[in-house]
Amino acid sequence: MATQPSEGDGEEPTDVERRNADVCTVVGAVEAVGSKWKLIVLNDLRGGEKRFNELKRSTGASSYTLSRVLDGLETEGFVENRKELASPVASYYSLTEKGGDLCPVFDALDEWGTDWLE
Amino acid sequence: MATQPSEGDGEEPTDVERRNADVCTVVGAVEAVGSKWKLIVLNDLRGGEKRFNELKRSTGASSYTLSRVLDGLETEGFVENRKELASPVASYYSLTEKGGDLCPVFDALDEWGTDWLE
DNA sequence: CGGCATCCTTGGAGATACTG
DNA sequence: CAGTATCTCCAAGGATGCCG
Repeated sequence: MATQPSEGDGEEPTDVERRNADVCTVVGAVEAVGSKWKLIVLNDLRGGEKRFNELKRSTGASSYTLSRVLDGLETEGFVENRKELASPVASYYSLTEKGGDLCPVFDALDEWGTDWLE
Repeated sequence: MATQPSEGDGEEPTDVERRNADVCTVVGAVEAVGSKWKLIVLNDLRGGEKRFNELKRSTGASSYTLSRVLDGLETEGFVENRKELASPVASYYSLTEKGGDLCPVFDALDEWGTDWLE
């Protein structure tokens, strides 16, 4: 999408528009999941379904934070929730397809981390 | 709270250590570069050397923010800075090897974004 | 041009306590 | 067990101004 000066407008599209046209996907992705906790939780769910307190323990997030992060991830379609209303309620979280498709990102991060973090 | 009556040695490593041992690389990577601006700036530098105000325009960060982000990235070894002390000072930023090795991450993000963000 | 210093607002996130 | 409700604290980050 070249920003062709199509109409007589003659107006350079300016920063914002250029940015949007320019770098949408990565920046979009970063803004969608570019928060520490979201990434950590998503990565943690690659192992498969987990329940709330499991996630809490393995990620180290507080109930409060975890709850909100999961909430966000769910409404954004990254994870889905399955509840078992048995005796003591049990709710399980897992990646949706959209969330699972982030795996390559985590693989890349993992590989990078292996090279540079130890 | 759980100062476990440890038998012998404090072998229970406590949450923090468990976490570190568990998920080091990805979480480490996320904690190293897992901030919105760092990711955006790094991604922006994939195109090659850029100067301060260029980055400012293309990323949309304020001088203040950009300055601090670049500062961090530089001391952490992700980018390097080259200054030309000519007339009006010009300083160029580019990825180091460490930073460049993050490209696969951005490629993955880009691909993901292409699939899910449009 | 590059980039600190300063002020100020916001929200991210921990600790704690409470409910279904 | 799985959350929600507060309260609080601090860092992130925008706006603005100044200066080499």
